Amino acid sequence: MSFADTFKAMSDPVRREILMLLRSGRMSAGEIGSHFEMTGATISYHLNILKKAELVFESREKNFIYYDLNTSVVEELMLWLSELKGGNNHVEEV
Amino acid sequence: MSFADTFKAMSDPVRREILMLLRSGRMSAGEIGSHFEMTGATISYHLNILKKAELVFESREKNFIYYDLNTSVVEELMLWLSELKGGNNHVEEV
DNA sequence: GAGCTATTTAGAGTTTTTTCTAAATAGCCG
DNA sequence: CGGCTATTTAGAAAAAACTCTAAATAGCTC
Repeated sequence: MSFADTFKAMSDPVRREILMLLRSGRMSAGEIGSHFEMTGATISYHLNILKKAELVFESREKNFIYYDLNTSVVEELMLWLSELKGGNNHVEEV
Repeated sequence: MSFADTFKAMSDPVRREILMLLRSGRMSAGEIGSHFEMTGATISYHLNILKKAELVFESREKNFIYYDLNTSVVEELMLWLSELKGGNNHVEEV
């Protein structure tokens, strides 16, 4: 999905925490859920948003679904921020 | 304001475009508004969110209010993303 | 296949966000 | 001062996001 969806996905604290959890490796939906005081349905909702933003990808194994962090999209985000920060084109200095 | 507010502020496409506009230097609220098909009131609303997130700061001059990008907060955001991406602590590799 | 476990989907309720119009504030300039 | 310009604030309406409960799907394992 689009760049806008990536930012949107990152804007929720629960989703950011999920991403942080995944830093240390793949985790099943249930495992992720156990870190929050929310129903599995809500966690599933958040995972879906992260998945659509391509910030995570899933892999099915037995009857578990594992989620993995997709660092390449994080890098794209950083690139955008870097442009924002460093973008000193257009400056009218002499 | 908090870190969460910074992400929230970045999550709206209008606000991201405002930040991008400010890359090339300070701009008055009116000038910013002229780049969008929205009322001044709405632009003011967005500017206020950016200001609370410390992504921009204002300086008053005559009866204009100029807005400037605050790159240091952008850097903080990048730092967070960098931690997310690079955080390979906790890995159980052998 | 029956029952179990893991997870998602559907639908509804609540809260938050975005936008507008109208009115208020603030400072300039003649 | 009086009017003008620039911008914000207030309040309301509409849209989007988040969360829950209940039900559905899917793939084990016995």
